[in-house]
Amino acid sequence: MRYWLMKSEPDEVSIDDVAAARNKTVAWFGVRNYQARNFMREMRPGDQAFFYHSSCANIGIAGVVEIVGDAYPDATQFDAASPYFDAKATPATPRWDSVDIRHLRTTRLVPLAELRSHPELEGMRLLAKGSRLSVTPVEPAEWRFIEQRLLQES
DNA sequence: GCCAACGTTGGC
DNA sequence: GCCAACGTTGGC
Repeated sequence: MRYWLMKSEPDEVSIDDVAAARNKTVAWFGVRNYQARNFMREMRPGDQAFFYHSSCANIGIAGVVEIVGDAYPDATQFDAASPYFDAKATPATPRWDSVDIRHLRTTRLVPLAELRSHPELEGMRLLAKGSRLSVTPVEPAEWRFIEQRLLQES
């Protein structure tokens, strides 16, 4: 099983929105970057991800979610009324994928600046200069450090 | 709102 | 296939 970090703008989908889905799952969609899409295609059911709030007042890790299924074509790419519409994508030749997630827990918010302050995390893909990917892999050692050292105090 | 960094497009 | 121009992301 692998670990990931998924960004979301809480104005659109927050960790509370994922939690409110209760036993149900939430579709993660709208990714329009090939590198991020390829990471989504590597995801498998049972993988876990930090749910990260971006482009908002309180930026950082806000919770933990589980991947519940393999990637599948993102329906919004075919919807001309959607901001995520892609004229070059067709159902026969889809370009973009969604993945379903489920809420595991809401944590205290671990700010981006706090992540940056720990030398143990300096290799994190999220923290790389200029990194903008909405989905990035998290190394097991990084995952454990965050889980055990930063999230225990929630 | 600014701007650095990155990805994509398209002319050649 | 190069690369300049443009658009987007996302932290500050």
